[in-house]
Amino acid sequence: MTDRDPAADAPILLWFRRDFRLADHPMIAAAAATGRPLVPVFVLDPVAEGYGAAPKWRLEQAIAAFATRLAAAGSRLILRRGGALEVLRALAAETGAADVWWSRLYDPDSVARDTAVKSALKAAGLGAQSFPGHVLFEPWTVATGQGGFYQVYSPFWRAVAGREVAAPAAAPSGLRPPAAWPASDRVEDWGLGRGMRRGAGIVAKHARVGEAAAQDRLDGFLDTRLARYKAERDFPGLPATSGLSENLAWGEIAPARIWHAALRAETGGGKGIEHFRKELVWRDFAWHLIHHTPHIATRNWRAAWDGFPWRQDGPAAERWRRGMTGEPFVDAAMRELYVTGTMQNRARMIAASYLTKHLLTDWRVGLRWFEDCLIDWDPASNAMGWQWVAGSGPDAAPYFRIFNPAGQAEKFDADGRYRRRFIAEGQAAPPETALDFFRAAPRAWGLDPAADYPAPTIELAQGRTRALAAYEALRGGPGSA
DNA sequence: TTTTGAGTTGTTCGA
DNA sequence: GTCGAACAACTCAAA
Repeated sequence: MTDRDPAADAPILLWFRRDFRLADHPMIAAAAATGRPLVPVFVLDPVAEGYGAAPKWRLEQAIAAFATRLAAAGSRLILRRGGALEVLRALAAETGAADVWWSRLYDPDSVARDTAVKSALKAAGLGAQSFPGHVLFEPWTVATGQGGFYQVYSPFWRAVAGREVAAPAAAPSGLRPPAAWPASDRVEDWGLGRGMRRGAGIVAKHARVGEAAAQDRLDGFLDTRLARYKAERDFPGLPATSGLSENLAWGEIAPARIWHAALRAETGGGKGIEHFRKELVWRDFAWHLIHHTPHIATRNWRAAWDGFPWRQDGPAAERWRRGMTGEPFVDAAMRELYVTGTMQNRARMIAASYLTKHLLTDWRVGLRWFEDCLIDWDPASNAMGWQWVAGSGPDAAPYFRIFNPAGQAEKFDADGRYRRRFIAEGQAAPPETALDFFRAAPRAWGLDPAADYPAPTIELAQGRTRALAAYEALRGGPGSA
């Protein structure tokens, strides 16, 4: 397997990062096939330490569930904290491991780390090997006719829609343990949930953690909702989506498994039945983009936008974060985010459009908040989504596409079900989800469910006009504003 | 190299 | 109420 002759019976370190599953895992399948002892390890390194509050909390759940899963397979998950390279080298020395294997990630932080780790391990005489599995299609295997990368989704989809995806591999029945287990930290001692001042117990009610839960979600979705997915996915009040983003983000289910299961379920389905798979491929597209243009995570993807007069963080953005803009659809979305750690897809667009267009706020302000709140946080999708809404990104919405939250509410939440679910004010008997927001909100926010619902931050037509004027000025070129 | 068709998710206005 | 046009070109990807 390695490019040098490995010690035939030396352990392999399996370095897990965002791939907490045993099934459909190319690295694990290859490792199990060697017959060698395997030492699964997670390193709480600076990249993971830099996650937002909700992702860190969710990471703790993923680690705990995966450790249990490994234990059932006769193995363990060794936990260590520190620089990835230092930890891996130390563990190799302790266990006599000759190789370190991992699944590839493609975001700039991970790539920088993994590149350095790989070359240093090799220089130290260890084998270092990375595997696919995080995405359906390795980013460099999807190319335009000219050999470039895709910057528009539809041609990307057409390029991959008919491809063969390697069939999922079953989880190995067991993982061979090493002669002696190295010491491990306890995940509770890491305090990964400490940043969740909103009350982890509230978000926990909505999380579905681990491989088995992910599979249940997939089964339930295919049984009852796939057929209606295209029609109903736009209505945030309906349970129309799969909810799998949370599990995909942490690798608790393989995209290849979803792809194959959906493909099977599409047989005999009507027009638009492939729409779910199309959405799954959006996730691949985001990783494709972040691989080819890493600056998507931090800078305007189109440099022409560098002159746009974004407003920076301030009181208006703070109201947005707190779900107190006075715009019910936006506030419902922001409260859903805070209480559940996720947000329905259309709600994400509306909340993001409101921040970047009506409030003219830098998309990075929103990106950071989502990064702090989403238990399905994914660096690639988050960056692509924000830049798409702002207009600065690939295949972006045209500047004049400004969502009207009131109009959207009429269209997609006509009965007000979604707004009532998350906005307590004005309801005689608000649902738990709406009250949970007030239980979760920091005392410092000074919120009271009995208080009047806030007045709008900005009149919608005025916000729209102001945004159009700003975009018009940008189009006129730098200096013309 | 040039041409051609197309491009996730919207809103408003006037007929 | 419903419908089509305008909004603005521009870039991308393939032929």
